[in-house]
Amino acid sequence: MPIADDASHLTEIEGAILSEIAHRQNVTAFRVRRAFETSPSVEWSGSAGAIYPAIRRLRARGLLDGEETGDRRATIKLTLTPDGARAMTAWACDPARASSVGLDPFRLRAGVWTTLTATQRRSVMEETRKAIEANIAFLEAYMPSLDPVEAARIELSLALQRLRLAYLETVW
Amino acid sequence: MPIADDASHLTEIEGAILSEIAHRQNVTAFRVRRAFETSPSVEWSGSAGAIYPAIRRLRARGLLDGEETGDRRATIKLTLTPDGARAMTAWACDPARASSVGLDPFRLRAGVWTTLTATQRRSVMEETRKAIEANIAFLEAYMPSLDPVEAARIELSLALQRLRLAYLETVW
DNA sequence: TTACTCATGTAACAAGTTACATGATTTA
DNA sequence: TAAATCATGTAACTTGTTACATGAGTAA
Repeated sequence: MPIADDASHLTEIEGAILSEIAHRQNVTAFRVRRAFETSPSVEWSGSAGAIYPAIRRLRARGLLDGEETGDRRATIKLTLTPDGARAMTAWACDPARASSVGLDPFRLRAGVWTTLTATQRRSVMEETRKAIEANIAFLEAYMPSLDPVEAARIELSLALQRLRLAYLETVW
Repeated sequence: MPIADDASHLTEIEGAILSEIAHRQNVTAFRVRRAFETSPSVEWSGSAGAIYPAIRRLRARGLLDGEETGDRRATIKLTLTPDGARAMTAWACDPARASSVGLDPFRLRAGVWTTLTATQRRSVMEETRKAIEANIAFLEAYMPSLDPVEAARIELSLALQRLRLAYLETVW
């Protein structure tokens, strides 16, 4: 997947990490983890085994600057370098990637549902509808407290979930 | 990610492979690759390095049965075992996974766009709009020739792309 | 002082990517 | 007969996952 001749190419998680560090200032790797773990719109686990190696790569490439605060837990505050800011903008402004439909677990399964018996199909669609409605309630409760970055993502998550509900009703 | 105490747990690509084999009959691994490579709604590369190991795993778990046709290219026709059919249905009928919003490259970037200058934002949104419209035209041209499984997925892809266009217009 | 949170990280593993290797069959 | 397609697969690499280890600061 890395495009060999584009030195500034970022993976999705690298782009997301840079954008998280860019719009808060002086964050630690731990804060980035927390943000991913708790965000209802960014579905990475926020696992240390992904975040710390990714940040090490970004620092090695000169896209992130780490400032050691002198405390005894070796806290490192991260900021974007000018190169990092450029790389993040290039990542965010790539229309080919922004327009790709991605991997959608609902879409993948909706295809399979057409091959089930009517009983099975009705059952899974009904249970999925309930799960989506619960998720919508969760997202709506999350909304008020948010910065613009997360708010835009949640708005789109909500729109996606409502689209799925509409699909379930038309196919019913 | 694998749930240790659920022996029938399938990854997304394993579920997709089983569903591809289930709704065509007697397909080869190569055919599955081709289907993934050419499908506009299933965004895996269809790389041999993913498909062949996954099929080996599924055969080892008794979910796929491979019948050697006696030809000299060692062609293997794959079919689902009863266990494989059950595992596929369980995978397709998991409401928790079906209702998750997944990883959406547009949604991730739309958050970042709120932090750009107005000029940058207008530019990326305009270019993304064009790319989405081109993709919609491609998906629509693809539609007529399809089986129900792929048709449902493409319908949802189209709905997603139209949703994104609507979002771009409201945020403009 | 006990428990929770903040903070950094590694180890073992899973599963994807590109690129390559090999050979049979079909079609122009 | 040359090129394209069908067919199986491996190798090296990247990057994600869970689970674990370690220790500092804070609040009950």
